[in-house]
Amino acid sequence: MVNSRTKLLDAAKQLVWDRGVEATSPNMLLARSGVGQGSLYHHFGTKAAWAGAAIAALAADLTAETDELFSAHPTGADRLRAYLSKPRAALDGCRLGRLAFDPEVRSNDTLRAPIRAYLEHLRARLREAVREVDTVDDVDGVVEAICAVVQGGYVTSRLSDDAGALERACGGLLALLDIRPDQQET
Amino acid sequence: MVNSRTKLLDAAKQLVWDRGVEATSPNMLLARSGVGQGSLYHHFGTKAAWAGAAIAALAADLTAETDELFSAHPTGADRLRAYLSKPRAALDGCRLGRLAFDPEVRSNDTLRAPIRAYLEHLRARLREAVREVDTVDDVDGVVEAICAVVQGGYVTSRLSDDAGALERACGGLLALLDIRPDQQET
DNA sequence: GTCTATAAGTGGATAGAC
DNA sequence: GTCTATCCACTTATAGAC
Repeated sequence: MVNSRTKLLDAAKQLVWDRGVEATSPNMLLARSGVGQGSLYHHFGTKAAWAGAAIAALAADLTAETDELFSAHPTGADRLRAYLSKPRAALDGCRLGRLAFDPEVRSNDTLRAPIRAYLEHLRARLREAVREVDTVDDVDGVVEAICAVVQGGYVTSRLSDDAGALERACGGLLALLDIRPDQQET
Repeated sequence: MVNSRTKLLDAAKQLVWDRGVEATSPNMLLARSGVGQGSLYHHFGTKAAWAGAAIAALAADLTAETDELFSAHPTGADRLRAYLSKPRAALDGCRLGRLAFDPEVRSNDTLRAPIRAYLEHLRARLREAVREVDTVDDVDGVVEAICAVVQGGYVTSRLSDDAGALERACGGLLALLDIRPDQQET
């Protein structure tokens, strides 16, 4: 059996992904984790404590997944293709990006820090890869466009209830980068 | 003097842009509008009523602004350049896009409808413009990428507290489209 | 560590006077 | 149309027993 702290953290990660911080209440966390109220306030003294732990854990997961994906491919073009073709749960939103407009995240630097750090890490990895693609002049612009297309794809998919929107956006960007979606570079 | 209904609607638009629906309370609306509680519940019977009116008004504003911008330019390339170079309050977020992950918007089709309609309208205008650009094969993909870069630029700007992120992302996409940021097409 | 009980404050709304 | 008073559920804890 898993301990209460682990159950709480797992439930908090799911809820923060699903609803954000502002819209998640301690009661929801108790219900989803199956843990008693006493245990919650024993392990995490405040809402910010468990929300912060959940965000930090989500950021660690995403960072690991990103590094794994980049390591699995040798060249910059391969890495960009892999990053932009990777299957994503478009309607669920990005675990971290969905928090951009959460008032409770916005007003608490401790909650925001892991998100900023992940985004910086992603930009750095993308920058290395984009630099290898000769056809690109505006490296920083293209890096930023890649981040934005993914984040924005989640947004437009959700708004139009169409998981395909994110895929099409990524495909469109790949085409503009002149990296074929499903084919190895020479 | 403006009437109470107008004051309420203006305040609701600001609050919905600023905080979303879930995180905005009737009390905040009273405080910002300067109107009494009785008037609020006279003009709008429920929270969904004023939130819906605010969203519909924001959507109407955005649609008008978009049409105005497109009308001001003759060719597809001009229109895309104008759309992607337009000054935006990156840190404030898109008035409608910021609602994509608001639980209260998500669970209420009446609130979502004007947002979906605006996005569809925007896609249609972009599609006309992109079709005029010969170098683009994947029209739908590029249309989707343009929507996503703008929406995602708002997200990454907010997350990194850097208004420049949105601008750089739009600039990067313009470069990939091979439309110069500040120069007329022949 | 976990439980139940309690509580101050807010959210969203209704009632009824003016 | 606008006001004040009131209401019940929920949020975010704290208290203290086990």
